[in-house]
Amino acid sequence: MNDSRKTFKRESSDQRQDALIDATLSLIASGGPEAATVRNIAMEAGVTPGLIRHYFVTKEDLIGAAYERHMTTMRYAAYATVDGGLSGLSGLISLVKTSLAPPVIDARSLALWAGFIQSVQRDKSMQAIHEKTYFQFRDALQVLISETFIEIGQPKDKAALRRLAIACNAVLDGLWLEGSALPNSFETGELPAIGLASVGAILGLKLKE
Amino acid sequence: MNDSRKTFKRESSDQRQDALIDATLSLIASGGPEAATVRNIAMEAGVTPGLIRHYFVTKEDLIGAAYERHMTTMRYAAYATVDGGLSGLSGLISLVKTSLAPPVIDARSLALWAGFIQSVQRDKSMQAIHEKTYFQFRDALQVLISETFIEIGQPKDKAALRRLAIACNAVLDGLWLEGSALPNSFETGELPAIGLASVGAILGLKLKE
DNA sequence: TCGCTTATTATACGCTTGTATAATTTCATA
DNA sequence: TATGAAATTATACAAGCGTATAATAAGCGA
Repeated sequence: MNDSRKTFKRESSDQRQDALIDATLSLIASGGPEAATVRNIAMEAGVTPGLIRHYFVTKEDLIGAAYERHMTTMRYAAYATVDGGLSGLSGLISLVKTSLAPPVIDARSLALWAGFIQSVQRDKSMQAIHEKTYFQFRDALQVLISETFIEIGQPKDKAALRRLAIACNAVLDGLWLEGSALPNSFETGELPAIGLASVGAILGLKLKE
Repeated sequence: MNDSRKTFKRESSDQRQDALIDATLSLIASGGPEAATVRNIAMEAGVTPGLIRHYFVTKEDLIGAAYERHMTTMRYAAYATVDGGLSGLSGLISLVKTSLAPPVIDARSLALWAGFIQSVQRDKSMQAIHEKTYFQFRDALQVLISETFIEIGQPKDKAALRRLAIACNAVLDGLWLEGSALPNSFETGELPAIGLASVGAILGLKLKE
């Protein structure tokens, strides 16, 4: 009698959770948190709403899982270039250029990032993730800076390196923000150029492309 | 028969709008955009939900007004010491120091800002507000930078000033972000010191406290 | 091939949402 | 003190929300 019941394929728990998280991230990115309703998420993931509750006790749990994954994977994108084997000055240059161009600079990920930042205030586990990812990136940056000064025979002490890493990280964060929020207000290549010049000035070095 | 109808006092249009905006900001700061429902806002402001529609055509309009006011408040706070009559180098130093200390550095301000940013790319009017307030701040910064170079007899052309303003704005944004999100990770006075050193390095000047 | 587990769908429920509109109360003005 | 404009409250409504639970189908192991 009921011919129209949806056919489906059973998937592994991991695959389905990933698909639901993907759908959630996509919706928040393009429509903000309000767009991430259980029905929209389910439709985007190609399943029915009830399935969400089978994998996540509450919708908030799904949102939290989505933020967590976005934050941990987004940082990787930025220093993927460094993992490629570059170190010191060449690694630093590569990191700056990568951080300030697509796909890291991305209007869609701005809403995700802002949503995460706000959830940090209320959710202790999110705060832990925030600290972890922030320091991971800043420490990696500090290593590159340290290596750079060793390369040119002018090693710096830890306190100085800390200050420089905080400053350079701020430049990258700030430029990323400006570029992602107002992508049409900057010419192609302008942000990487400004980033290289600024980081170079802060470190007292010439950073050329 | 209906004894329980709420008594009220007629207020000026400005006062009521301010109260509604205050309530909106308070709710977004503590509970995110989702917490800013018309009923919550009305309760927080001590009125009934219908009144919101009397002052704002749509809820989005109220959110937009709240966004604009928050950004204006932050800009005034950052420029509080500059507006006293400072210009050029002394204004620049003052701006950096004020921007990177309380009350501009503030977890609540960050939460509010993040709450609004989430809807910037979805909502055109929010995007317009973002653009407007961003350029207000950056342009004022560019004026200070321009004055500084004129003071020392080395005026810069517009393209150079633009790049320097973008870079210095990024430093301030980034440090403000880091300080507001992780207040316990920086010693008192550390961020202003780093800010002065970094802005000074970018401009090729010595900025001392 | 048959059962059994469970992943998945389907349906229902109560609550909240934003908005529209009608009914009241306030207060300045005459 | 009476009048009228409009600020404010009250009520209603349809749509959408998250969640709970029952029914179904898929696919693995025997």
